[in-house]
Amino acid sequence: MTVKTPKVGAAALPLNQILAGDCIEVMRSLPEGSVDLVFADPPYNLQLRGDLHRPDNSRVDAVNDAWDRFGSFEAYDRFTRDWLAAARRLLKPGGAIWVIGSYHNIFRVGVAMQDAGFWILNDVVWRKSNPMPNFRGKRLTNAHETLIWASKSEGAKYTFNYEALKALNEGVQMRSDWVLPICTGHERLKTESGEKAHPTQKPESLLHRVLVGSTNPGDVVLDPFFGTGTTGAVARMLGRSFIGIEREATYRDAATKRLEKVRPLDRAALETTTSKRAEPRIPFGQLLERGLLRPGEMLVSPRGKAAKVRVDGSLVSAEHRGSIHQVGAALEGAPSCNGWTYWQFKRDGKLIPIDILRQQLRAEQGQA
Amino acid sequence: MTVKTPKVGAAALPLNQILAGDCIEVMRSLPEGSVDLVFADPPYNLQLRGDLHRPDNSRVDAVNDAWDRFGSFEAYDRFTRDWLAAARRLLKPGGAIWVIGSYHNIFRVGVAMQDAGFWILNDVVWRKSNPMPNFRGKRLTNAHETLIWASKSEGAKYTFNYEALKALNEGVQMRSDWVLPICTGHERLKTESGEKAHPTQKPESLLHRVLVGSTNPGDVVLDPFFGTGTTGAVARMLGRSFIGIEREATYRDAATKRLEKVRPLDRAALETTTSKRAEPRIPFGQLLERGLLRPGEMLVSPRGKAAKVRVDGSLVSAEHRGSIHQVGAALEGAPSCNGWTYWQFKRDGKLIPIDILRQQLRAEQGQA
DNA sequence: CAATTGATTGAATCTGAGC
DNA sequence: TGCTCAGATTCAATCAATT
Repeated sequence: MTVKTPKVGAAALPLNQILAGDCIEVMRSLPEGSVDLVFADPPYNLQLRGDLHRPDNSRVDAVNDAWDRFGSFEAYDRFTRDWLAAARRLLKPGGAIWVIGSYHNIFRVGVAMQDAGFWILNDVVWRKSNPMPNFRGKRLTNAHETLIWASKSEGAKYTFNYEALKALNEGVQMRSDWVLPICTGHERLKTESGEKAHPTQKPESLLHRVLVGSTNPGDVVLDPFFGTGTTGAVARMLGRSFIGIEREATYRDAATKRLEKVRPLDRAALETTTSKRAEPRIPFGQLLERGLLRPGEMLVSPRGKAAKVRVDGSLVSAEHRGSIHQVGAALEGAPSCNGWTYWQFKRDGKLIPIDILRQQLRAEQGQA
Repeated sequence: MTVKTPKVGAAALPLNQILAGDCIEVMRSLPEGSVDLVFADPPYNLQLRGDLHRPDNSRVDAVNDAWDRFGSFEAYDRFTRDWLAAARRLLKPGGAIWVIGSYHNIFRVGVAMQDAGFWILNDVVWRKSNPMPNFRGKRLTNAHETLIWASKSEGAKYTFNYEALKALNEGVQMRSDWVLPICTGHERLKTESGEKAHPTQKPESLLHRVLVGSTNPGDVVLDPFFGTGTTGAVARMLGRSFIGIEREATYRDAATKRLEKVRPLDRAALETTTSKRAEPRIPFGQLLERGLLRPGEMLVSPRGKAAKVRVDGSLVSAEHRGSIHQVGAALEGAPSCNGWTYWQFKRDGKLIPIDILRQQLRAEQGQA
């Protein structure tokens, strides 16, 4: 794990490094379309409490002055638009971004993302199981933070490991609200004097879920507000590469030490439950070519309707002809139909789903 | 309960009425500084494309009403700024506003609120206990909506019934995430032909919590997007006055009928409708995210069979793969198996049931 | 009548490979 | 780029129907 000051215009990707400097400048120096995921935990120092400063650092006297408040929001918006644009440039066409924030900044971030062309996929609520209480009893306990997950643009591809997240959630699809504790205990980095090394260190459990769900092993994850390196630590553990950018030397030092201790998981542990979509496609006709079904044989629908298999793998029923999917959909009057799970064939007097035969072929071809 | 077309410039407050017309125009006709609370459920600007079907091929009855269609983000922003400005004018200096939305619009609403001078007090997450799933498995289940609670301006007073909400929450401070079911069953208003009277009727439990927490008996609550009148019904039940504004005659008619039937509920009934909380279910995968188990680690069955843990919380044994329950059942040749009590892990040479780890997490999350 | 099974439904930005 | 078409995909609740 090394800290580098990147050369402007460098073409090679500085993988698994912490880059020193302002994230906007550094991102502008990196090659376009080179990153699979951006995870960002931007600052939200709006400075609206107490002294208020304009972008030029002059002090604002009237805290209630609407124009000055707008001025301050405007500065934050400009900063947000700039780093988002630089990050978006770095994303591959099929890349995605996660940004985390609280009600102080997340609305401004969300608008900037939409205006920049990002396409929101979900907003996710990190529901803290152990938040700090509201000591004065003046408001609700601020018990959550919000993450926005977006693809690079409308209609763009993105990585979503649906089955892996479903497995993480004991077999039911993962929801947009995640219950996770805040970062405490031995996971929380401390300085030598025992103070917290970073004021808002995120829990590794949060990054685990983000990276398992929206990246694959070997992917490149960029964190422009690297802090003490939670993103890097989890990325490294999960066999992903990372690029961290951090302005503060003390955070970089803490992150560097932390990353040296991370042990990457072995490949077997990294494998996740895959979806059927990822499995090789088997044309229905192959069942005939391989002799698993005979041309002329009858298939039966769940409602007992029959169709005859022809040599080219098409079906003919009394009223319809076409693929196993088309005839199934026509018989059901449905917009679509998965013929594989719809049709059955007869063996020894029993009805067996044709999908069994597809699984046989897949198993054989998997060995080869 | 009457429906009136308000006179422009009318000085008297039309309490407990549903006003017909465009909410911006109507609000401009009402007297300045006259309302204690605004609750607004504006159009979400969903931007749905084609039809969506469930896996069983039934069609999802989506929101496709004209009132939810805007030409662009700019058009939506303009609409938002206009109704927010009109609403803010109506608020007393110590008044407050709640706005509910989803990721499609809530960021734009939040920015417009901040820019208009509202001071955000909390964002609140309505975690739906029974949301509609993501049928295509392409994203996370959209399981929550977001509410923004704001005072009229920075430093302004606002009503917050801390103790009442604490009592509603079984004696602990109310948090910013509320678990409540969506509006179904007999609470859901139907047309004579049995269709839903309004596509997005909000549950009374949600309004109950809002009004108990941020208004006092006798307060005036304005809802500029009244719909079928959930805000009015709960306000009436709780001894608050309301002003509803609604453009669509069919919604006004349904709301009028509904409001005629409202009787104040006894307190016990209210408590039960609002204190529904989900049992904390701990997915096995959370043990990995939390670092209590390490991906790649081996679990051991009572008979000494081993299985390896993967990053997504699934298990792999010599012959089986799946959840802790599935692999346990397969190894035992049993129809089902409680993996929590079946599997053990090794620490310091000793075998420990994984259920110990679940109890640890339950204890942490039970604090909430 | 109790218990079980089956149908219905909800603010949803919901496909993708191959030609 | 657009078109065609294979084929993958759901959770909790409420009701109705059946055993």
